[in-house]
Amino acid sequence: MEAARIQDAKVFKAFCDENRLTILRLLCTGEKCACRLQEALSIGQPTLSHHMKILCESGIVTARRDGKWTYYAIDRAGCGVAGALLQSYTHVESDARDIGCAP
Amino acid sequence: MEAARIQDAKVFKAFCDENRLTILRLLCTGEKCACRLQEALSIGQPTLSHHMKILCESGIVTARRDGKWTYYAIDRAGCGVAGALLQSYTHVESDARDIGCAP
DNA sequence: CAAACAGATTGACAATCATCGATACGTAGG
DNA sequence: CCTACGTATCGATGATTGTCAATCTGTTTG
Repeated sequence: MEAARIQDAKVFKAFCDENRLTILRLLCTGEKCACRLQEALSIGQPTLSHHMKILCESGIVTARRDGKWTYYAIDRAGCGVAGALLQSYTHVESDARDIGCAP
Repeated sequence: MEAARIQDAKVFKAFCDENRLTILRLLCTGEKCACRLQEALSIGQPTLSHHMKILCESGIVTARRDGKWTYYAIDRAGCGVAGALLQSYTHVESDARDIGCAP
């Protein structure tokens, strides 16, 4: 149960960095290779690689190798999982108020 | 534009901690006072207060004071904003492939 | 094969964050 | 008022994370 929460948090962490959000915005028009992403981001190459690893491991993005280049794209299935996860943590089962701590 | 990304990341950060996810799970059955949340979390009182502040500032949770006690509840509107935000960062406009970096 | 290139990995460092003890603030009850 | 209690804030500390320089891996091309 606790381990599951940690895994869930890991998915949300993909969205917790400004540069990763910008990367997702760039990918929403279709897949891009790493070099194109980097030239739009004013960050170093290792840093981009680090961010792409986090995005891939969280399931939000997929990587496709083609020769020397690596193309990244938003993963619809993974994003569906993320959306369902957020939904599951924000839904409200009832409007019943807690009886509270009052005597 | 950059500032907006930072603000968006702040919303997602609310979901990036194991304890905050547990708090949301506790709140999905209705509002709870801080003392009830704390006794379910094995964390100190200042730490709980810190987490509740983050949840409230991200709009996911609202606080209601009643005498000595503070009751927290999931905010439907704020959660709707978060859901829409995640949707906006994960939707794909087209399946067009990038022409890539190949010559 | 050798050189060039794209990207991943490693190690180090700075910034951010979760946590706690101590303390301050506000309310309820004597 | 004064005390007790619930909660918020402050300051410090340890853990996590973003970043970069250096290096390594794999691929294309001469």
